[in-house]
This record gives sequence, C-alpha cells and structure tokens, in this order.
Amino acid sequence: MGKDANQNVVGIVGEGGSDEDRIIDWEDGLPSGDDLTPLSLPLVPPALASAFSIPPAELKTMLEVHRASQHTISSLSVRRKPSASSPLNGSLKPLASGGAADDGNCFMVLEAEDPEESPLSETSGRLPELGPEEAVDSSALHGENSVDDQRALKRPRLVWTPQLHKRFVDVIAHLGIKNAVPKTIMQLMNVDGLTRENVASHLQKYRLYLKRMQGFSNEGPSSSDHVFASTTVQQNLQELQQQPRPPSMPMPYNVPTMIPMPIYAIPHHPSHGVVPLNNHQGGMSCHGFDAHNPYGANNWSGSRDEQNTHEGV
DNA sequence: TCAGAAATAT
DNA sequence: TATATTTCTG
Repeated sequence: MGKDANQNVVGIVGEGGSDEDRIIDWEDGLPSGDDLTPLSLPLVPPALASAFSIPPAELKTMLEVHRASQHTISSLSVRRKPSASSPLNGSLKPLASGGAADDGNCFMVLEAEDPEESPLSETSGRLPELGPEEAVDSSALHGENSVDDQRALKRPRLVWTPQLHKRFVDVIAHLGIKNAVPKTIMQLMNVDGLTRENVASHLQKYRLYLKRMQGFSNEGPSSSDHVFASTTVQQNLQELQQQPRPPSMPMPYNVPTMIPMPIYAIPHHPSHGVVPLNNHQGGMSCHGFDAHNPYGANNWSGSRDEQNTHEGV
C-alpha cells in the first residue's frame, strides 16, 4: 500500500504533534498501492510515449526490479538500523530472487516482539543458525537471564496475511488435501522464512476449519465464520468430503457454494512490526511459484483492500 | 525425521 | 477469545 509504504519514511520525519498531523494529512493524500504502477512496467504507457516521440522505456526484468528493491531496502536498513525506537527493525525483508513478488501481493508479516531482539536475519529472512556455543543451554550459564535468552531466541510471530493464506490454500488445492503435508506445502509455497512449523500449525487450523465446514453443509456457516468466498477452499472441502469417513461423522448432503474462510487480521500499526515493501506492506517474499503450480502468483487476489472486504476477524 | 494433536503463549 | 508457537506422541 502506498500509504503504508510511506510509514517508513514518516517514521524518520520530525516529531511532535503538529508535525504528526501534517504527516497524517500528507499520508491521506498518497495513492494506494493499487494506484501505483508496478516497477516492472514502464511508467509511460507505450501509446503515450510514441505520441510524444519518447523512446520506449526499457522493460525491467524481475531480477532487475528485485535488485533495485534490495538496494533500496538495504540502504534504508543502514540508515535506520541504529534506531532502538524503531518498531520496524527486524522485519524489513528484501524481495527474494526469482521474483513472483511483482504483483506486490506476495508477502508475509512478522511481528517482532522486540525490535532489537528479533532474531531474523535481515538479508535472508531466516533465523540465524545457532553455533555450537549459542546452542549450549544458556540457563546453566546465565542463571536468571535464561528466560530473556529464551525469549530472544523465539521465532517472531508470523501473521498469515490473506495473500499468504491464499498461496497456502492454492498449494493445498494443487497437491490435493490427501497429499498436503507441512513439508511439501512449505516447499511449494516457496516463501522465504516460512518454516515447516508455521505451515503445520496453519494446516492444523485449516483442517479444523474444513471439518467445521463439513458440519455446516446442511445449515450453512455460522455467523462466527467470517465470509471469504474461495473456490479453491471449496475444492479442498469437496475433496475432503470424498475421503472415507468414520461412521460417526455424518456425511453432509451438499456442499455450500460459498465457503466462508476466516482471514486473519493484518496489523497496521507500526508497533506490530509491519513493514511496507514494494508499495504493499509486505515483509517477506515468495518466489518461483509459477513453476510449481497452475495457481500462480498472478492468480492471487489483486489488492489487499479487496481482500479486506472479506476480512472480519 | 516427520506429521499431527494437544498444550501453551501472546 | 483467536491465533500462532511449542511440545509431545506415534
């Protein structure tokens, strides 16, 4: 989002109430991410360029766009890193190579518990590996600091954005619910920093959701399930319903045409560590998706605002 | 080593 | 209370 994308900049600009008000006003006037031309496209449309005898802009490859964004991000990181007050530290992630991220929707958000303690590597988006010394039980070495040490080693909380969740669902649809196991899903999702544990946890919840939906097939969804229509989810549900079922579990008579899908709220406040990237609020990147499945990144829903219309948790 | 479920934390 | 992480079990 254009608005979010500028919070990084806003954070550096002055302090004090009046300045903040001006900044908010200024932010409100900014275009949204959907209004902006992707970096991979020429800013001047070809027709307009030819009308004014402007030589056509050289099209940028995704690799070039990626490199440029990495350069921008790394320079921002260098400028801002020392700031202990910055809530955004530890979440800034470059686009990964291979770039399916040009649609701006391929991201996930990490909530840093403490900006200074976030263990994520800025360059890789992965947890740094422990060396033999760090792997030693710190409680034996540091006594009362052990709790803090353990907290520092904790993985930052992953927020499953609608886009990330959609990729998850698409991969399951591609694999089939039977073959959808955490490791395979993780590999096909191909999202930097996403762990098997993240996927396993989300899969657990997703299965519970599907199971719950089976129960709703007669009477429709409950109001507590916030509506997010997805034919992919329906596909997964139908497949699930074709599985052999224990006699105790009643087979639903029909499948609802619109499956409500709970979508998890995206924190917008800077204190959540949400980092805008590439004119959307992304943190981490995903890549290489098109090569793996027919539900490529282009199939992801266009804008977060569009997603938010279904978002209600 | 992995998947899945349950417990726990935020 | 909802959601994510961690731990435990097979």
